[in-house]
Amino acid sequence: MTTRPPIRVVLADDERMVRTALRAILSAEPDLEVVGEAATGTEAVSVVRERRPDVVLMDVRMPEIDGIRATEQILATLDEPPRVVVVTTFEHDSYVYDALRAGAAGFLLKRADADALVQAVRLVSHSDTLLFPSAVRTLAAEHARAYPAPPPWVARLTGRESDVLRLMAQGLTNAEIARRMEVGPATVKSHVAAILAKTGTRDRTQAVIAAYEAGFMNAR
Amino acid sequence: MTTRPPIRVVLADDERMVRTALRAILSAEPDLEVVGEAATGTEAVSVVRERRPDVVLMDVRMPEIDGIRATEQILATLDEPPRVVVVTTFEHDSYVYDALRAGAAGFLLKRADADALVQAVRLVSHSDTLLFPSAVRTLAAEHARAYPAPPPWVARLTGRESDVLRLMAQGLTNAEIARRMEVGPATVKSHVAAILAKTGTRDRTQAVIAAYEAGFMNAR
DNA sequence: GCGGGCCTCCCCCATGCGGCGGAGACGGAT
DNA sequence: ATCCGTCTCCGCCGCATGGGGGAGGCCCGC
Repeated sequence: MTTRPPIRVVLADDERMVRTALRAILSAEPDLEVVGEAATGTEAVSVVRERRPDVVLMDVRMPEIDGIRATEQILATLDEPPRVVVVTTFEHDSYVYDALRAGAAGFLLKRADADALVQAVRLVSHSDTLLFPSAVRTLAAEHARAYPAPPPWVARLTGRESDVLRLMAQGLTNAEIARRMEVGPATVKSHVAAILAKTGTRDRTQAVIAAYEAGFMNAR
Repeated sequence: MTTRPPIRVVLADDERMVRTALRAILSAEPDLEVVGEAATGTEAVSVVRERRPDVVLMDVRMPEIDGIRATEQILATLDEPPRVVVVTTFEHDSYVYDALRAGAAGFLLKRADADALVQAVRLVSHSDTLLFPSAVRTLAAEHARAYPAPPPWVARLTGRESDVLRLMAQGLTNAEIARRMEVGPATVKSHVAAILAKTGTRDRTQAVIAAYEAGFMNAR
């Protein structure tokens, strides 16, 4: 580990005490340097533009424009934007997702301890690696809900049946499916009957629901 | 930063070269200690059981059982399990999600540089903070897809219509919905007609699809 | 007070749909 | 050679569904 120029950090939080605390924690590290502070979203944007930090610790709730929009603006307007780590109090906030969408490199809870904070800054500063608080577990849980392990019946569907189910789940009638697949309507009915049997459903609506719940429409 | 006992790390990768490289990188850090290596999934489980590391760097592709299953077993069988960081080559692998589901504390790309690796280990070792590679962007993108901005028609549904749509999307027939809502079947038909009109769909199947695509079934 | 949105319920009608039972053709496995 | 799974198609039947009307009661806002 050779010595390097320190990692330049900007703090954006509307509470002075928080900024002071963060500055105290980060300044204790020789390889970190706090080069600016901002108390509002607009101020954050201008400070970052001036000081060109490597990392921004961005609070979500701030006057004027919030941390999410500030992040968007910073990433959109600067050609070599800093890594933005969004900091907030509540892990179940929808802010997590908004922050991700805005292009934040990381997400941190305020209750993270000092070590986690400084190492988070170091981590984002020089890699494309993102870091996340336990809120990611929520994200992962939701993902697991959206992409569950495929139920056994998925594997039992024949090729044609899968095709039919896919078209059913696009809202097509049997006649439309028949035209699309260039087979007779009776054939489609046979496949539909097989699908209902294998999925354990009684009508096409339930079959489509099963397809969605199984993540069948996400696969491929 | 006071001195602490070193972070104990176990490496699990079927390629000796990778293990050697990882060991070289980690051993250069005074606060990290590689206490074991494993070349297969089963070996990883037993080595972890013996050495009780703080952190496991776990490759996905390994003989016998893969890193995901090994992670599951480790987390399920040990009472104070280590943090498991799953390491792989491809960020678009479905392994990301499998790893999350298995309870991995982190996910790292093999192309991460040495510093990222080291700091990742430090980060997971002492906080509930998860760390992630850019693959999380995919996760976030999928989340955005799974939870899109609600289409305009959602707001136009009346309370009763929302109830009916929700039950429709659970696969109930009109008669069942009527019983469930304690109204007459004709009433349900009216609501269904209104729903079809507002959603711009022609039958209940399409309406249910619209509900799913709109994230209607995820809300609340 | 009066209109409009909402919820409730009614009739008639056409049809898409699912259940039932069948059948022929093909291909791979045994 | 035989059997099984798959894909293709047929007829018939009953019913849930959706379209097109309409109607009365309720409450809220103008």
